[in-house]
Amino acid sequence: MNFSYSKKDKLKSKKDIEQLFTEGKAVTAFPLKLIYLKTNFEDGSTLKTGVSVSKRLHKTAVSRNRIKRLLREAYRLNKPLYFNNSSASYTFMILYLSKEVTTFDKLNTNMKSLFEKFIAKTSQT
RNA sequence: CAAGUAGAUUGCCUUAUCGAUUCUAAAUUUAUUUAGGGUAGGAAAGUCCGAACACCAUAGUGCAAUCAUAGUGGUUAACAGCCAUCCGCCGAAAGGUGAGGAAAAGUGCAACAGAAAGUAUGUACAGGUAAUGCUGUAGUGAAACCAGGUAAACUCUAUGUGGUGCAAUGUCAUGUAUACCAACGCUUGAGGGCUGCACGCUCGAUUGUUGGAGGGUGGGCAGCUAAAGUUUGCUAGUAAUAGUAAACGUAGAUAAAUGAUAAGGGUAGAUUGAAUUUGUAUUGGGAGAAAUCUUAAAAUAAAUUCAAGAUAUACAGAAUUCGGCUUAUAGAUCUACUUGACUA
Repeated sequence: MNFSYSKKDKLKSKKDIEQLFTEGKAVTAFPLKLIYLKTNFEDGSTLKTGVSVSKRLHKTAVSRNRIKRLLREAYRLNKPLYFNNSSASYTFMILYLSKEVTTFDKLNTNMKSLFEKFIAKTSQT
């Protein structure tokens, strides 16, 4: 696995998203929240990930876009460090909960702590 | 040079690394790789007007209702836009601004003052009558009765107006239900449609209305970006705009691409330092009877130049497409004009 984040790795199907929100479990590491669900994909990809920022917290489209881009970037760069060896396949949805507009450095460290928490939790059960 | 008025342009750049999306070409392993190219705005925003386009409805007549527009002329595919101009108001001017049709068709409203702002008639004086605010004058007020104001009140006049919006719509795949239960109705017309009403027309048992219970879809492709197109020149016109020639070929995502990081630079810049010029008052020297003039020193204020420089670098993200309007916007640049001052 490499640093790429192409169309195949994105969570796009409405069905999958609805299923994720109704059946999925959550891990929070403020200001990020990860909702995950174990799924098998027909096209052979292991992870499908979406990113979301609430319209209530960030009113202008510019700031929402900015945060989503940072989230995608942080996910893209950290993904191979944590999930390269895992064989299980998941759908992810990463939510941004804070009202502040962050920088990339902060978000990067947040993302790392989020994934550590997630791995700790899944390896326990 | 100062103060102002109107309008136009621009809306940070470069390099490196890692990515996203789309187009073209090649290769094969047919969904991947390689190479090359494109990839957000002046408002993409608000969704306020006007259209294109699509579907639905539509034999028709009359009346009503709703909404919009409102000096005059022009312009445009169209408009509530734009241009020109008349009139009113504001400004010293350049300019700005106007919801600028109708008040003798009717209804309503009118601060203060006043008895009363119209189913009213008080006070004083005068006149008059069988009798009475019956008549006149005074007083209040912008206005006191066959009068006026107000239509950013109803209203009237003229003109126009079918509805829904790309989540339209078509198509492929999956699925399929005119299923099931209850009540009412069935050619002697239940019930529906034609914008609200009336007339009139029309569909109508091959399955109506109401309620219950239950199932499915929400995925792909097309629509989708070449267009009332952009830039420049010339011609016509006061102008909006029109005609013509040349060049250009300009995002297409769908839980939402157009980015992230690092380094360097640009622009603005509170402030600090240095230099120069000018002004101010002080002190010392010189000239002079004095007023004053001149020169030097350090101080202070302003302007210009150079250097350093914290910090700032806006508003804002396409979603079918155009024409407008409205609102947001750090900083920079340019043009025309008005008034005032100074110099030649």
